[in-house]
Amino acid sequence: MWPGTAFRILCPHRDWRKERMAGYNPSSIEKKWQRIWQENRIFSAEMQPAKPKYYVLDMFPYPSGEGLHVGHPEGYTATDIVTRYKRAAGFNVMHPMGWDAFGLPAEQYAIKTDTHPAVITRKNIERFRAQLQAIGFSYDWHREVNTTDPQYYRWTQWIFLQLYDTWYDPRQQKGRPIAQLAAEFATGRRALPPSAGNKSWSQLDAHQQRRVLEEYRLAYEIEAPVNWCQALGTVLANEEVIDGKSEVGGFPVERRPMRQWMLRITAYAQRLLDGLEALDWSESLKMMQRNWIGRSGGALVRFAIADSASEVTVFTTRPDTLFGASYLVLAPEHPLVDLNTEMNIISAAWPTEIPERWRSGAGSPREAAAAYQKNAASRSERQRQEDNTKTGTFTGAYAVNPVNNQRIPIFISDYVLMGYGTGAIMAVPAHDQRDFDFANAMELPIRRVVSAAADQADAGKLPLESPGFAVNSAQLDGLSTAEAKNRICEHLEQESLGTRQIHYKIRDWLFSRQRYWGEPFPLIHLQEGTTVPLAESELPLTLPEVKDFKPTGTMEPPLFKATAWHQVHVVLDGPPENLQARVVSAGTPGAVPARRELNTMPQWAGSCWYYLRYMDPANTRQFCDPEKEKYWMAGGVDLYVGGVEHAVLHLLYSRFWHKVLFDRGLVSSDEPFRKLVNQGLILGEAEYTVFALESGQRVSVTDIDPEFSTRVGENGKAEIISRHKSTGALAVGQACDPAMVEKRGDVFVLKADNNIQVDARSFKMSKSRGNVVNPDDVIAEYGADSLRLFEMFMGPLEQVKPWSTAGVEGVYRFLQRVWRNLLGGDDGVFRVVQPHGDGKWTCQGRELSAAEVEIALRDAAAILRPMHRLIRKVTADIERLAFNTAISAMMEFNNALAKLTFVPLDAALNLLRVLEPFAPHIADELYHELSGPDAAVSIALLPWPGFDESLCVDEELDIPVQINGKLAGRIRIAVTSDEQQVFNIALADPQVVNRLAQRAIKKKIYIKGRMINLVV
RNA sequence: GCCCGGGUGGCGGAAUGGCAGACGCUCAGGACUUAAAAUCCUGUGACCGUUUUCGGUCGUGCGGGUUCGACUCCCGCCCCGGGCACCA
Repeated sequence: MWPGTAFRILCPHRDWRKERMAGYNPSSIEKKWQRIWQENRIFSAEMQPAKPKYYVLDMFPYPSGEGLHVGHPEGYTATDIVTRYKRAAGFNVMHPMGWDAFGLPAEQYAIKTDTHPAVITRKNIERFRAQLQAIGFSYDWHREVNTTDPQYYRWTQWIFLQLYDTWYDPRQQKGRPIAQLAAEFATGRRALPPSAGNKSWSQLDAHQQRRVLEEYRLAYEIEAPVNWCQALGTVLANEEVIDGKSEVGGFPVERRPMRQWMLRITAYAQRLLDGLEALDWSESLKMMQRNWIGRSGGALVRFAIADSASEVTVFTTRPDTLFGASYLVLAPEHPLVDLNTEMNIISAAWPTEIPERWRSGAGSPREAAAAYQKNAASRSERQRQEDNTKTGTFTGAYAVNPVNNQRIPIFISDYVLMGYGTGAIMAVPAHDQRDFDFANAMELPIRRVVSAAADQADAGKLPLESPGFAVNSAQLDGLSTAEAKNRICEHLEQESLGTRQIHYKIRDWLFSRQRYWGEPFPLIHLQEGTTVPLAESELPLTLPEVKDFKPTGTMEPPLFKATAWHQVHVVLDGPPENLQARVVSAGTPGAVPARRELNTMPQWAGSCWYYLRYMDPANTRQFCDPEKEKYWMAGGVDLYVGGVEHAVLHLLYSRFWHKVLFDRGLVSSDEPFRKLVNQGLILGEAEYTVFALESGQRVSVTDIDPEFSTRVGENGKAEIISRHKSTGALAVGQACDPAMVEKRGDVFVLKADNNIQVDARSFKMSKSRGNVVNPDDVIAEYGADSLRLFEMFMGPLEQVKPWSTAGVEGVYRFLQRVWRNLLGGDDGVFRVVQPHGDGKWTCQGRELSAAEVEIALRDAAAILRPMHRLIRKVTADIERLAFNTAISAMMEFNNALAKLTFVPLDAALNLLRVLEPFAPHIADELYHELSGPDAAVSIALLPWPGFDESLCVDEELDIPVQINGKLAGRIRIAVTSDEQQVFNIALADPQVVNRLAQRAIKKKIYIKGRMINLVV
């Protein structure tokens, strides 16, 4: 095929790459510098109150068994560049790293291989750390944290106890100690909840008081339907369930009731929403959080049930359409239609004169409801959502529309969800697509109450969901939607028929898991049925060393099997609202038997606060020294970089915890992460895929179904498969050599047959596709500096971009050229020269001849301005995280150096100085080669170079002259020229004169130093 | 359906109202070499004319607008990526 390939195969022992790179050999220098940095603690940062701080944070990884992939170093390199730059620029920079090591994958692997998850975790962490260190990141490893270390999770448990001890006061809009709530109840300043009956605080016994307080704690226990995953043997948070399947593993998930710990994140919904405003985050990320919190403004409206004492409350965002509400719909799980309770409203018999369709073929409403509910329960959430056709059944009952006293039928339908609002809606078919569809299916009347035009009663096609003007709505007629909403809400509130209501979509956070590998809850269950927190002195509550950590197969968590661990005796002390348990031996006076909580915390717990522990990782008395917190967290983390997959989970949870800690006076800032950037996904190398039928006949990609799937082919490699559009025949895609492909118009086709269009795209890296790039391999072949450089050179940090091995070669060649420019290449000619003030220049100690000095002076003058421009460009680009253009600038500068005969020492050192954050090993090596014995231990210790703005512009410049906006010529002007002089030069230019062709100039435009435009 | 982001050479990308395509890859030609690799130099958006110097036209998804001047700003549309989605 290619001669080179053949030759390489014939001579397997000759490493051509090593031979050709003569001087630059990354593998021989990178380990050395990593060791020197480490030994000299170049990158450790201690608090220095007088010095400005800068806190750079990476989302710490989950140390999986797979090791790093090239996606990890992308964000880490970006933060490392900022870290090294900011440190050089005079900031006290903290840049820590740690491990988010609890969680399902390690445990699943542990079960499969019968190895303890702690062993697996330790091994994975060792591997990850070694991989990260091989890339030369400037982490302060003395601050390393590990969420599975008892000395770490002791404080996770401690923070959980703070949440348990906190209630949210809506009046002050902040979290407060639970004792203050008890005090307010005791003094009567705050009314007791309905669950207290009509008793006063002092009339309740201690047990009852505790029950009341539990309704307010931010951590609470509840029997609730949860997402149970049989395959994983655990429940999952809503966020961990995607399309009815577990996010980890893709196993089916079903709803089951279970006793669970919850965190009351809903109390902070408004604070979490408002806090977004001031954050320097991307708009799309803020939007994702806003959507997740899902605030909507509307009203609760009460509908009386006809011929009954009951009523039903609905939530609506369109109270202005109340006159058009022609029926109500309840979710199948709504308590008012629960046939097992007395209070259900379903009639025993069908009313007369109802459409046949409403009966759904059943003998009675109860029969119909029972059948419908059974069917709804058997369908998964996913099935219910996929099927948009409207079904339902009539309850036989009627409600009364409070504004016009109209009797309206009440239906049950699964298009209303019990989990949102009140689980009941007023249906306005004229102005809601779903209600419209249902009304059509059930032959219900549709009454317009909004018109798109103020002067027309029936403008706009139904269903009209957009705002307009009220019609057929009595006193609201003519009002705009916004005004009508206000007016009707006033009316409802006056008449006690309803209230304005802000509703949030966000649910409370399901905080327990039935797994072994997580933080144990610091909680004790007493035999009488109440729960008591452990005293702080009992922490950390460590996981029992068990042999059998597998799921029990039932809904009991694995810790159930650690009998000796969970069967304990405790003594209690403290006031009722602050009762605490200490574990004692069975014979201790006052000891009562009790059981530990068997659930563990979810993986998100440890990552909710790790950024705080970094500031004081070894503190045994506090989760973090307040002085250190105040210093490092002033204004929040200065730069936080991580994947967008954490947009709503980790980032919302940790903001929530942070706000609670802030309310309790434990941290000084209200928001943890001031500036946040998501790095874009790195895809596999671009591929061309050509499809062929089983007969071998090639088919154009336009002729097959665009929904591809993959399978493992006979050769064990992943193949893309699809179906032929017209015949349905199997079409198999195979990678084809780029040389076989050419571009025709907007598409790629085979050179051999232009009728066959091929698929051109990059795929997400995956094992099955076999396109995963391992950073270790890249380092082995090109070195860590090239890996770092290419990760940044590919394109903007936040963008999705495909990997390219040829691109790595490109940056590798750049580093080789830098090496050769500064130390000489194959020719061995050393070109760096140094002036000595007395007109003498030396090159490696040798004094230059007069003729050479002349050349050196000319070279120094030629490179001076580009050097200042380089420093300015790299500085500005790092500040705006535009690393790809900073690297381009360095390449340009290096190309300019290559054209010189002699390289002035300061130009060389300044290049190395700005290169250091990007490619620190080669920078340090070359710096030491050029600097001699007086050199600093590391180039990283040198200050960031400054630049002179006046030396960033050339004395003369070429500017274009346009005529009517079209290029007509270019002229050379002095940078000092004024407008008149510039026009004189332009109008004297023969090319311009020629193009003007004696036309009269109507207008002359000069943009200083940029261009001229002559309008004729 | 709704909400964000994006669309520029063969490819990754640069330019945020002022010379479109910096820088890198790819490819082609040349130098060095017995030869190849590496390295260095030159060229590389499309089309047209001269076919050498050089000159011209078009060109940033499509259509319109604002402006002396638009990849950039405004209006409408198409396509791609991401998020949300029976959320009342």
